[in-house]
Amino acid sequence: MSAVMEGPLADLGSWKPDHCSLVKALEIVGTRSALLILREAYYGTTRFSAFARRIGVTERIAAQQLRHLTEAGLLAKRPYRDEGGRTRDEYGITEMGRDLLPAVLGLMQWGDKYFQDDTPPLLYVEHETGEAVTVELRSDSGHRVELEELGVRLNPDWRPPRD
Amino acid sequence: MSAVMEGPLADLGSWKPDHCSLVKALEIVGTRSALLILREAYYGTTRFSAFARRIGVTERIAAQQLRHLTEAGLLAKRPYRDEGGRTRDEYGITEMGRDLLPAVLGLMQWGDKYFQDDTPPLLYVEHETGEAVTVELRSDSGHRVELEELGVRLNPDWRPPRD
DNA sequence: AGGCTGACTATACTTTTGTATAGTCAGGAA
DNA sequence: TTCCTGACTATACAAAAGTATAGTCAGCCT
Repeated sequence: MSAVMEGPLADLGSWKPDHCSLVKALEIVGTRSALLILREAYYGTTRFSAFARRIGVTERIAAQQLRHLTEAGLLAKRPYRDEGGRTRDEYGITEMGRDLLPAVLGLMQWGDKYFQDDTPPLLYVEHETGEAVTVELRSDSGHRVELEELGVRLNPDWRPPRD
Repeated sequence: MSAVMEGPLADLGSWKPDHCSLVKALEIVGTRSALLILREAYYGTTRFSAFARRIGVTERIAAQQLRHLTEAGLLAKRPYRDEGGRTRDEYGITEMGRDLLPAVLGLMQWGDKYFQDDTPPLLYVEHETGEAVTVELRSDSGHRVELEELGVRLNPDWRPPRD
């Protein structure tokens, strides 16, 4: 069982997944530390040393990834200052970073199910109602979609990039 | 802006994300090649050489990751035989592998938006209707949930593992 | 002026992930 | 019995991601 490969995509031998968005995404967030930094940003962590301490990574890696994610646009630096201290920079999540939440939470929920016996340490809920939150595939009209119902087709509007 | 950290979780300085499901998930699928193999499995690729060729990775890496993902339970080997050939093994996706689809498609859609100018080479639709499919956070009653509405709380049923 | 604090950088090393190229191996077909 | 094919393995190496430890540096407070 797999997705429904439509039209010429059905013959897997006849094409190769070039210009794949997954590949491009992984170039930015394809490492452990990048995704853990995002998790922390979702939790509300903003400061350099908190990132390093909470994800358990050396300051070198934290600095590297924070720079990398900031340059890529997932995080944004902004000045802060707490009383009796100098002005410094902290890191806040941007819309681009926020848009990765489904992917990150999808990984978490998968881990919850298969490595925590469905009893993970943390629960993700709708804050207002307390209802459990899940990451799902939905069609535009709101219908849930399973792998076997998912169609993959060529985008007629796609044009090869000039680079 | 971030998720709503409930109760004692609000003070990020007072706890560390131990036993995190994301960390456990990344131990299995935290590499480029693992996620690309999953993509291919969703597309319907089943054979060793097709995996290697289509994701553009050496046979060594393909063999390594196929073994790894099979041992972890995301893929399952099964015999096949096409006419005039001997019996060999191919790899099919399991329920465990299928359950990662939201995470993988979430990464793809993020790539579509930010690196393809919203005009990616492939479209993901509900096959029956042709409607676009998106990966979303939903509460049990079907309400869409944004980052700011997401509550994170301690699971009262959680017990530390004995290992 | 000197110390403190948080955000980094420098140097050196290890591990993991990946490439490149060649070879093995099972077993049905000719 | 020898060939062919698809699924691997062997060896050697390169590059990326991460560890460990120590040091720098800006600027506010005393």
